[in-house]
Amino acid sequence: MPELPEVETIVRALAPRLTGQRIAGLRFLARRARRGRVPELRGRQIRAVRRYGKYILIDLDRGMLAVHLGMTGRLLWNGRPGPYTRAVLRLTGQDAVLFDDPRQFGGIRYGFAPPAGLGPDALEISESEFLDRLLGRKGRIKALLLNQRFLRGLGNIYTDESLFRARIHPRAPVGRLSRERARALYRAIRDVLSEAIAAGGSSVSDYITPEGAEGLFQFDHRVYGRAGQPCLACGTPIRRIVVAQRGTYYCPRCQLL
DNA sequence: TGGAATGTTCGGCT
DNA sequence: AAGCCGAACATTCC
Repeated sequence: MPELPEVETIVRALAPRLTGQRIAGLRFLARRARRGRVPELRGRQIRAVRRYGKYILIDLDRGMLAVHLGMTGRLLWNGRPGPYTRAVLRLTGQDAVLFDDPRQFGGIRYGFAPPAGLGPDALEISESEFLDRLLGRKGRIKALLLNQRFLRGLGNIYTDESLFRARIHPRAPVGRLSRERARALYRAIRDVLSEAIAAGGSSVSDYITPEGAEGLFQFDHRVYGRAGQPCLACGTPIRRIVVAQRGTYYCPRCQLL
């Protein structure tokens, strides 16, 4: 569910509330939610909350928590615990952050560095680095953009939206992209992600902000979830296919192979 | 009822 | 070796 814009929105909401606070306890209500060992955290101070790709990092005075929301995870500020509450981070005082996650694809781990092995952040990478990394890669462009070791932050929605804006077919072989197309893709990724953050993310099924608000970017989707509806650029019905084992939306006329 | 859903990871194959 | 595929994880909603 949450991709870079959703995670960024969550981080922006939580950072001012959590920074400087002390932890009263972190309790797991589902075994699966705890990934790896987590020491006793009572008394630790939260130094910062930041985004790392799709991860939410909570920097402590010693160590850090890395929260991944998987498909259906939510972080809720002072919410009421429910059947899908998998963890509760209590602060001294009465504030708490709930980790709700019906499907339990998400989880929380403790460590001293951000998760290893991920590529540059989709919003921080420079154009030249993006082009360099693309060079020599094989396979289909959509699979590459979804690969977090190549670039961190993009998921299914924003990959489709970026490819549409760059007029690139999701099945296009990376090696056959012209430099011009590759630059258009870089631009499209930046634009889509920035616009989505400004809109507070996309609420298509589960995503809400820590305060329970929905994002608005789903109303600006040009292809994602629009199968059969006319392309906003040319009127051709948007098509749904499967690429990299994910439902993929594109315009068969604007995005030629 | 089967299929699909915003994600990651692992094992096996080419 | 890189990339691809299917499966697994767990649950809800058509």
